[in-house]
Amino acid sequence: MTLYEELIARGLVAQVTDEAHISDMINNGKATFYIGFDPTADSLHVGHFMALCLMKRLQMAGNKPVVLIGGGTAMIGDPSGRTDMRSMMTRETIQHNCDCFKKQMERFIEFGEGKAIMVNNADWLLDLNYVEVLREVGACFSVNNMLRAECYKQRMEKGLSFLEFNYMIMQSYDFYYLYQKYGCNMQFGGNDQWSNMLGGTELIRRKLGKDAHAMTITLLLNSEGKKMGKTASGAVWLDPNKTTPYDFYQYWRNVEDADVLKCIRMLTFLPMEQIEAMDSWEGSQLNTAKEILAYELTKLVHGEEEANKAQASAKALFGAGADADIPTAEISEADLIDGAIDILTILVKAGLVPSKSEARRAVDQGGVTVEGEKVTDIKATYTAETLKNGIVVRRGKKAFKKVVLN
RNA sequence: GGGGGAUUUCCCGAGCGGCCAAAGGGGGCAGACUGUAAAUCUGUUGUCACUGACUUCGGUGGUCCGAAUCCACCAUCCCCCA
Repeated sequence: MTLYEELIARGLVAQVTDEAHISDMINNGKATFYIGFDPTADSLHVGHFMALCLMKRLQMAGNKPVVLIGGGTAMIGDPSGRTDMRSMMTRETIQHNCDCFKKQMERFIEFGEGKAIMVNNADWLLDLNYVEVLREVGACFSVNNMLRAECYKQRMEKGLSFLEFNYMIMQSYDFYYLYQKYGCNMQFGGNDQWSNMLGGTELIRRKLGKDAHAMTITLLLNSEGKKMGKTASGAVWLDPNKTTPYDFYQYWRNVEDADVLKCIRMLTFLPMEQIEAMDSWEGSQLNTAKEILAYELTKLVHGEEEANKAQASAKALFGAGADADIPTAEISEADLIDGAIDILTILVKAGLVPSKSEARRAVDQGGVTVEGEKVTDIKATYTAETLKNGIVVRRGKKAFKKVVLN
């Protein structure tokens, strides 16, 4: 199976400019391709992870990745897929985010001589001269066409600032620049980037009379059509300080039945034969598939050791098993009153609930368990003696901590 | 430049000068049922010293015994005309 066939089989390919040409290029390691990342936060999230995986696959086949950090385009803000304007970020924030991105990416992609390179479009975009750009580049764009682009349509009703309208032009300029400087002949991106990417190939054709290519990756949507990798409290981050490996594991462990196989196909590096074998699984057997998905992804992102820990914790909580690797929360002597501490305070200190009121509710509703015993009294207290060895406090089915007196 | 409208608790969205911590829906959380799934049903959803108190309705002042509700100014957004 060729690389391109595999990408298709995994359901990763959404749109391409020239299928025959592209498959030939990437199968034979002839592509120098770039993917842009907008440094809008200080950590990558699951959406970026898809792109990183794709980069890795292509790099393994001998193609050369160019990671483009959008330090310059972030000054503008991409309107695609948004109904409101992004808040403007300061230069300092953007720079900080760029640095964080780089660190995380180094885990996945090999950088260095003859390997992947990383560039920041702030290096060339920020020094552009307005009038020159208008004459050089602006002349190549038709406003009529731009307004027809899908990415702007949603914004036509809500309002679109001129600033954001220019995002497409900047992104196109990136491609044009990279083509000339690094011989970058292909761009990859999320499917929501399609029109921005075509802007680039079009610009290269007009200015240089050369063909460049674009391919988009299917967005990872769940069965309800919402983007995956989002929870009520925000994105699922790759940074272990923002989303713990255990929470990361649990996110995938809890995906809906309808989405497991799709996720395994698109996000893991398991061989296709193995995935096809799972395709026929159904009912509670899918539970095993979820375990595989969660384990594989946690391993990719946080390493094997963390994956094992997360899996052990999950087993300890939901089935019988050693409780060695339960996430721990520490309580200090200062938190004790008369050598004891009440359950509400414990819940808050352990980070299992955000406030005492919520803690009270959780207990009232019978959702709190200490060492396997349901807590019924909101005034229940625990002595220093008990806490020394640690107690397992659980809120609801999935949130739990081992609380130890430090 | 002129005219009109909006800003409510996580989101959408009701809200009479006192009965508003604020309807309803969504989402979240908890319980039952389950497979750590989905669907369904129930409860809950500002904070705290929790049968009571305190802080919220874009911002700042004001009127009033009393304001999310009235007035003034400021900020932001939207619409129409130019």
